[in-house]
Amino acid sequence: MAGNSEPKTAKMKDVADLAGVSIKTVSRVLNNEPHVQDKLRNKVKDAVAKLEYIPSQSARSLRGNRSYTITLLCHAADSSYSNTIQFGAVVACQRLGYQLSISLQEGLDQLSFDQLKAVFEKLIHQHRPDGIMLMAPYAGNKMIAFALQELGIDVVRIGPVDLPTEDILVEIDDYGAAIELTQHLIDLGHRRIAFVRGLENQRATDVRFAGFSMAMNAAGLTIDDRLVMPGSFDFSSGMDAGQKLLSLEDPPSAVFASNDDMAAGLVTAATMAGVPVPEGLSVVGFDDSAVATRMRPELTTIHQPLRELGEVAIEKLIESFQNERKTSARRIVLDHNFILRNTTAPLTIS
Amino acid sequence: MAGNSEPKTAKMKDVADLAGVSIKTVSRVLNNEPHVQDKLRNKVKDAVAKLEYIPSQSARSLRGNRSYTITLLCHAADSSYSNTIQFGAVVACQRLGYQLSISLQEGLDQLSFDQLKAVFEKLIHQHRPDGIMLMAPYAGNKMIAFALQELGIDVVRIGPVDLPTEDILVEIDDYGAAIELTQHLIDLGHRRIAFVRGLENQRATDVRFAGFSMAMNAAGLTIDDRLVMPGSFDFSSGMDAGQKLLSLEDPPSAVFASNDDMAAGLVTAATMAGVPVPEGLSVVGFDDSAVATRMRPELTTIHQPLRELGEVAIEKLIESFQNERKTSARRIVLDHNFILRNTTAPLTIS
DNA sequence: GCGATTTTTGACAAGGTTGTCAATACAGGA
DNA sequence: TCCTGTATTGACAACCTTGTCAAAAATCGC
Repeated sequence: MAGNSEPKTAKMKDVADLAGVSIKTVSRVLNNEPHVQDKLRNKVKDAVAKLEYIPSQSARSLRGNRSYTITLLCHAADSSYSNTIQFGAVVACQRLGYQLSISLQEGLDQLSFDQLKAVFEKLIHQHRPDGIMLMAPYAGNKMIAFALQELGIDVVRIGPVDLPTEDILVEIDDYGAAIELTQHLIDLGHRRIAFVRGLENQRATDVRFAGFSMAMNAAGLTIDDRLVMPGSFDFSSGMDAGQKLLSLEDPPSAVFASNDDMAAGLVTAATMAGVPVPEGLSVVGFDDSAVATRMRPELTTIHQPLRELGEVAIEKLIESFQNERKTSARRIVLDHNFILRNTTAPLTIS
Repeated sequence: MAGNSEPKTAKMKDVADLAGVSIKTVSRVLNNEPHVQDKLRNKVKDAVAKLEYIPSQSARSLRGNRSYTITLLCHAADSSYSNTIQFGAVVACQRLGYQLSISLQEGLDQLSFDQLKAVFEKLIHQHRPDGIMLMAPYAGNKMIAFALQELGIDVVRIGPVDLPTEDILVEIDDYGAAIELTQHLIDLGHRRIAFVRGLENQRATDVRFAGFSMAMNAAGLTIDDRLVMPGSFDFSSGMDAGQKLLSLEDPPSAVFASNDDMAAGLVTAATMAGVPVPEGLSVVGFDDSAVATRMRPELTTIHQPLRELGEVAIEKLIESFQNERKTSARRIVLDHNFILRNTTAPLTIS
């Protein structure tokens, strides 16, 4: 502590003095308010830059009744999917001068509506976030949606969600992507194609299956119910599905797994059963998460711009409570990409 | 918004009125300060409970110059290691009434000391965190340590760190764990054992290698320099190391990879080269991260209590700035476990 | 050119808490 | 009993912004 040269962080008053204006004018410039001449505006901006002035969040928060904080509701599971989205959210928050605060909530699915409301009421009262961001597995939960709506807080959701609330939604075209993947398998000559579903309370599960069905029907192929397996979006459920599918009398030649982790499980199960991938079984996943390029062979899948989804979600959320009018689009769809790797191959007649 | 029954959150003044004391006395009770009669103290506590009073964080933060926020300095990489620690940190923060705020910093390694100081100065000035938590790859960085020390903020670090600062350290016995793993391979009869190092600026790399060396020497074995490979703690560097090791004239029969991701890369490389694991090559990892049980065969490794490391780190950090005296231990070592799975087998004489 | 209107600017208060310091209550010693 | 010293309590300022409102400046209409 000795010999400290007193950098003494600048306050708004210092900026005002340097720019030769009043404190209030500085405040106006910083908050992009109208009613400031360009000349003064520039003077203030220069002074801010020169002094490296940064507003005090606590003072702003106290006076303005806003916290400049967004709470991300997280599930306990450590998934690459969630983490990448969170990464994007942090980046956007930093860029826009907000803080991202993580709230970990387990077992929200088991609570009653009133219990849910109580949980959120406490959370909101304590941290007073300006908004809340939801992703799987909470993004599509209707009770959570309604509870938050009653509490009157701004919400953004990521993923395919179909809710009668006014929340902002950010997603990719899951339906179209599922059609692409299915068509890819069909184009390779596959006819008996299995499908591994995800968690049943998530809309992604239904939408991806709907795309799969659509493509199959369009190609004049029927879906064998015995080839539609349950799953839970994790590695081991993919393994289970794989073992069951491969022990069928008439096993499929290709499998559509609703996400990459399950696809990895499927490939592992096939390899262990002595079925070579892709020669004996083609597999596609969904997400393009880290595992897709770490497994062998590498996985053919749909790339979701997860980081971008997180960024856009935060941007739209902040935009929504900065513009009073709420005119901007409430539903944003980002582009996805079909990624061809090595788990898919033409059907070989055996 | 219509018909709102005005829940009107209670302020400190309301509590004071209800308890029949001054505002300042309420403040004292809430902050566990001395100089309040037990009788009054209880009255205040009752009033707080009755009104469900929760202090305004922004006002506290503004006046008290504390934010009740801890900033976790994160690297961009999406690793299971970091995420699990973060998970524990969030849990502890929630329990203790703090907020965990994520700050994402890339390329901190390339900055000069002054640039680093500027980055942290801005970060601290903006969010005013009460403390900062560091983990790999920043935990062991000396410049970061000194920069933060000069700024006078409390810091907790996770992982093997050897720094001349007064920061709190939370870790496992990396050295001992490395000895255990090595001894396991030696006990299986292996003599030519390779080692894949991690990033060179992280102390874990040196400490784990030191444990390896110690165990090898103690067993009277020499370390072949050509079997010590560089690595960067990621999957592909493990693959690279594996390919190089297996193409040697006299390849090793076992490999100690400094973490699980590299071990997974090694196993993949071996499998692709037609070398069966563990029959043709034994592999051990370090961390027991998610990949350890998703690969085949499953990985023999050291289990680090990552979630607990995160929790304890936060607890100790908060404890440190609540107790002025700073008497509690500054270095905490948690238990690890040796996990025997299927990537290791007795040496077979070929 | 002058009053009316609109735009720009600034003085001041307020937001809810904690630090400072003075005031009060209380205990102990002469 | 009175005085001294300590423990307890409270009044008030301060923290740094933003909202309110009035003053000042600029623009407009005739």
